Amino acid sequence: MITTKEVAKKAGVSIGTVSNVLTGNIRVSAQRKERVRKAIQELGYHPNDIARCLKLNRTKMLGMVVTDITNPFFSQMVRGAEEAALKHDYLLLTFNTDDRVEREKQVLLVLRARRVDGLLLVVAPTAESPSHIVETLNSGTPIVCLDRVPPGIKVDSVTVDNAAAARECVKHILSVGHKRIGIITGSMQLQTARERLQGFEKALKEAHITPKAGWIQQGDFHTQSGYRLGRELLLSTDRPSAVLVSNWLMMIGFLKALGELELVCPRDISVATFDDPPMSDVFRPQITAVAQPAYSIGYAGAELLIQRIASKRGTENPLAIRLPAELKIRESTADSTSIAGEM
Amino acid sequence: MITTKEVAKKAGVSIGTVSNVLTGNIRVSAQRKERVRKAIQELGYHPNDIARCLKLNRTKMLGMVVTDITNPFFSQMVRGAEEAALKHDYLLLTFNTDDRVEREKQVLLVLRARRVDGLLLVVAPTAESPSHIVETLNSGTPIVCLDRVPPGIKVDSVTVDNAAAARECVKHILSVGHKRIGIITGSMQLQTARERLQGFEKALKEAHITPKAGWIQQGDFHTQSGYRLGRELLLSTDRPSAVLVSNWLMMIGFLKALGELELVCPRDISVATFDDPPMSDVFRPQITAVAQPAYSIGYAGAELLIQRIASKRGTENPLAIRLPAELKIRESTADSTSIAGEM
DNA sequence: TTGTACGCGTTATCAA
DNA sequence: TTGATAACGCGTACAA
Repeated sequence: MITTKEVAKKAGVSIGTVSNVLTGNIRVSAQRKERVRKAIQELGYHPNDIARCLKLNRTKMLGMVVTDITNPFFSQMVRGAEEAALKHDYLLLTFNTDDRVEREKQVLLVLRARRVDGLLLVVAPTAESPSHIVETLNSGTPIVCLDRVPPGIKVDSVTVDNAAAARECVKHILSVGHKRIGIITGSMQLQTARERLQGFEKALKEAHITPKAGWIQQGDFHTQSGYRLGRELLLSTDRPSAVLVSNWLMMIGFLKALGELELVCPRDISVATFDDPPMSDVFRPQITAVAQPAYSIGYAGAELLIQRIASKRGTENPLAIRLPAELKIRESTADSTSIAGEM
Repeated sequence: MITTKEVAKKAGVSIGTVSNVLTGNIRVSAQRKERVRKAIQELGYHPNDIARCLKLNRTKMLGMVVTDITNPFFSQMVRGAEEAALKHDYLLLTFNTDDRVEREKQVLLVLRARRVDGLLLVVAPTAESPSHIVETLNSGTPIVCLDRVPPGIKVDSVTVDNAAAARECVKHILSVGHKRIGIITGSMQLQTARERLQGFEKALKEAHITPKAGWIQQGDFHTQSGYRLGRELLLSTDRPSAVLVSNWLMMIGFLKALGELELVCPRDISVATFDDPPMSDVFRPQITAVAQPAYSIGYAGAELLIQRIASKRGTENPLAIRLPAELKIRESTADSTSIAGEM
C-alpha cells in the first residue's frame, strides 16, 4: 500500500509537503504541488482515512441504528440520513436491532469502539430506562433519536406528532359513519405507540364514544401480532366496523387474517394504518394511511446530528423536531352508511 | 478519552500487559488480569478500534454497494449480508448508487480510502467495461458481485439463474393457455436483464412461438419505465394477453398503467414478475412471481467474501455461486381459456 | 510472565 | 514556503 512517505520520495519533497497539498490547509508552491500530483498519479496513491481518523480524532462516520431495514419505513429513513450525511462527507454505519434491546446494547458498544462521531438511533422498546443510551451520551457521543424517544432522557429527536395524526385519522373514520372502532396498538413501551393510542382515544372522546375495551388490542409493530390480534378482533362476537392498525407491518398481518376468514375490506370491515409504502396505489384494497415523512425524518436527523457534532456543545436543552404526517384517504375506509349490514 | 496507557497506570501494570489481557493472545497471570479488568471497569475504558485498525492493517469493515436499499430486494440482501458479516465480527458500510455508475465510482474511492477489507457490489449498468472495478480489485480489495456480474471481469459472484427462472415462468404462462406473451426487460447493459430475456425467448421458441417484436420492450428496472412501457403495451392495437415484467419496481409501474386504463388483472391481462416482497399474499391482484433468494444472496456473498479475505489469495479463477429461484404461481396468471375474449 | 520501545500513516508544530 | 519531528492509541518483538 502506497503511503505519503513514498509519494514524498518520488516527488522529491518532504512528507509534510505532500500532506499540505493533500489537505490544502497550507499553501504550497505551484511547482512542487504539480510534482506531488504527478507522483500520486503515477504511484496510484490512495489516502488512508484510518490513519487520518486516528490523528484527527474523528471518523466522519455516523452510526445508524434502526429496527429493520427491510421495513420500508426504515429503509426510507436510512436513505434520507445517507443523503444528508454524504452531503457533509459523513459515512453511515447501519445496524438492525429487530427491536431487541440486547442487540441495541451490543451495537452501541461496537459503535463506540469504532469511535463514530454521532448516532442516529431508533430505540428498541424496553421496560427499564435505557442506561446504555445515557452512558453513550455521557461518553461524549451525540445522539439524535428518530421516530421514537426513550423515556426520561434528555436527547435530541426527530419525530412525527403521532397523537395528532392518529386523531385526524380516527376523525376521518368517524366522519364516514363508523361508530364501532377498534385499534391494534404497538408496544406500550414505545412512546410512539402510546401517542397513537392517545390520539385514537381523544378522537373517540370528542365524538362522545366510549371505546369498548376488547377493541383495544396491544400488538408490537410486527407482522405476526397484527395477524394474531386481527384474528381475535375479527372472530369476536361483536366485531368493530373499523380498525386502526398502528403500523404497516401489523396491517399486513391483519389483512392476512382478513383473507383467511374470507372477509373483504371495505365490504366487511374498514381499516386504516400508519406508514404508506410506495405501492399503496396499485393494489387492492387501497389502504387509508397516515403517511409519515420517513425520508425527511432521516434527513433532518442527520442534519441535526452533524450540527451537534460541529458545535461540540453538550445538549443541555435538547431539540425536539416534529415533522407533519399526511392522511391519505383511500377505499379501505369506506362510507359505512353505504354498506349493507352496517349499523 | 481513556487509553490503554491510563488503564495500565491505574492497574499498576505495563501498557503491554493491558494489551495482552485485551487481545488474549498472550497469557497473563490471573491476579494482574483481574487488576486490569477492574481498572477498565472503573475508568469506563472503551478500546479504540481505529488505532487497532491502523496497527493491524485491517478494518473488519465490508463495503456494501447496492442500487437502492428502498427496494425490498436489496434491503433483504443487505440484511443477509449483515447477518453473515456480524457473525464474523465484520461491519457493513452501506451505499446506494441509484444505478448511476458515477456514484459507483465515487463510492469505490471512498471505500478504498476507508480501507474496507472487501466489497459486496451490485454493479450499476454501464456501456463500457467498468475499469474502476478492475482497479479496485488490483489494489488488493477482494470483491464479490451480487445479483449482477460486470462484463469481462474475473470476479467472484453470487447470482440466480435468471434464464432458467424466466424460462420456467414463461413455460407456466404458456401452460395456462397464453400464446400472446410480451416482456418488459431491464437495461440490456445488465447481464441479469439479458438472461431474463433469453429465458423468455427460449421458452417461446420451445413452444414454437415467434414473439412479436413490439411485445419486447426494454425498460431499466425502475418504476417509471414499467409505467411508460406498460402503457405502450396496453394501448397497442393488438396487445399481448400476458406480460412478464422483469422486476418488481417495474411491475408497480405497470400496475399503475393498468389501473389508469381501467383494465383489471387477470381479467384483461395476465402478468408475472421477478422479485416477491413479503406482502404479495394479502393484496390483489396476487402476482405470480419468481421469488429470488435475496437474503441468501447477501448472506452467501458475505461468507464468500470473508473467506477470500481470510485466504488472502488472488482470485485467479473466480467462484460463481448460483442460487435457485422459486416460481410462485398466483392469480395474476389466470388460465386464459377461462377468460372471455381470449383467443 | 512482564515491561520497553518501536511502528502503523497521518496531521500539525516548529525551526529554518 | 519547506523539512524534520512529535504525536494519535494500539499491538508486538524483544529483552529482562
